[in-house]
Amino acid sequence: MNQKTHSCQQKLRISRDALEVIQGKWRLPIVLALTFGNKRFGELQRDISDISPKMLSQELKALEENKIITRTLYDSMPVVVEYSLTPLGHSMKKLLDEILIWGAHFRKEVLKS
Amino acid sequence: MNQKTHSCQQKLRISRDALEVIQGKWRLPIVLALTFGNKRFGELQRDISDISPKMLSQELKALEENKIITRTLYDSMPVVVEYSLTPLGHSMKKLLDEILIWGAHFRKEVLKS
DNA sequence: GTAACTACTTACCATTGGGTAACTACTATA
DNA sequence: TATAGTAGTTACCCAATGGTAAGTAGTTAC
Repeated sequence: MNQKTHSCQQKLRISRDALEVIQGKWRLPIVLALTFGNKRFGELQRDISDISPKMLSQELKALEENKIITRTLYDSMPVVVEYSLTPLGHSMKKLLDEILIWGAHFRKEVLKS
Repeated sequence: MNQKTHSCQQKLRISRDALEVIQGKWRLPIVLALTFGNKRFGELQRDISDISPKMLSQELKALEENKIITRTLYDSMPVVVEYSLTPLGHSMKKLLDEILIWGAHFRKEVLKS
């Protein structure tokens, strides 16, 4: 096995680790929304307009487990919950930027709109 | 709706366009493998070791439809098919790089291995 | 007391994504 | 004649993904 093949294999392994975490219809959109500042459940639901509370709750939990976001409960009246990015979450900004850059490019080239 | 909210909405739309194309367990790995040079069906199958011929065939078709890869048939004996990146495919390199950088970071921080 | 807002949870259902195994069709080689 | 290599296709199945609708629990405003 030569250098190139070895490097290819290694990169494929890393990409699959990353993909497991960012897979799914909603995870990156949620992280993206949180790059605009900390938000509450209802705010996220309004921003990501067609996500259901079930999916939002489920995906927030998964992101929390993967240490990408933090859930903070403020014991005020009424009870308020705030979601924010962890340092690991913030470290996704460049990745998100590149997805947006490529997405805009793709839209222009293929979707033609 | 203020500037910030507007920008957030727009970025969310773009991210979802991009995600539709790169979603799934195999698409990015296939593109990544092809950044190492043009490859044939069997080579891809060997590189991405646990992909089945069904999934490889299916995902190659989807990538071709989205103008990310090109399928070239060489009418030699035996018949040889080569897959390569289009310019749009090549434009994903930065995105892939960032995924690899983040993936390595994530591995270090969370998977601890 | 009732409606509305906070943040969810639960039950149920349909679709899709992906896996396995076998099969096709053609050619070259032993 | 049989085996192996080219590049897939097809049928069948299961589990995960995601959607819908309704319910929960507490507080506040009318």
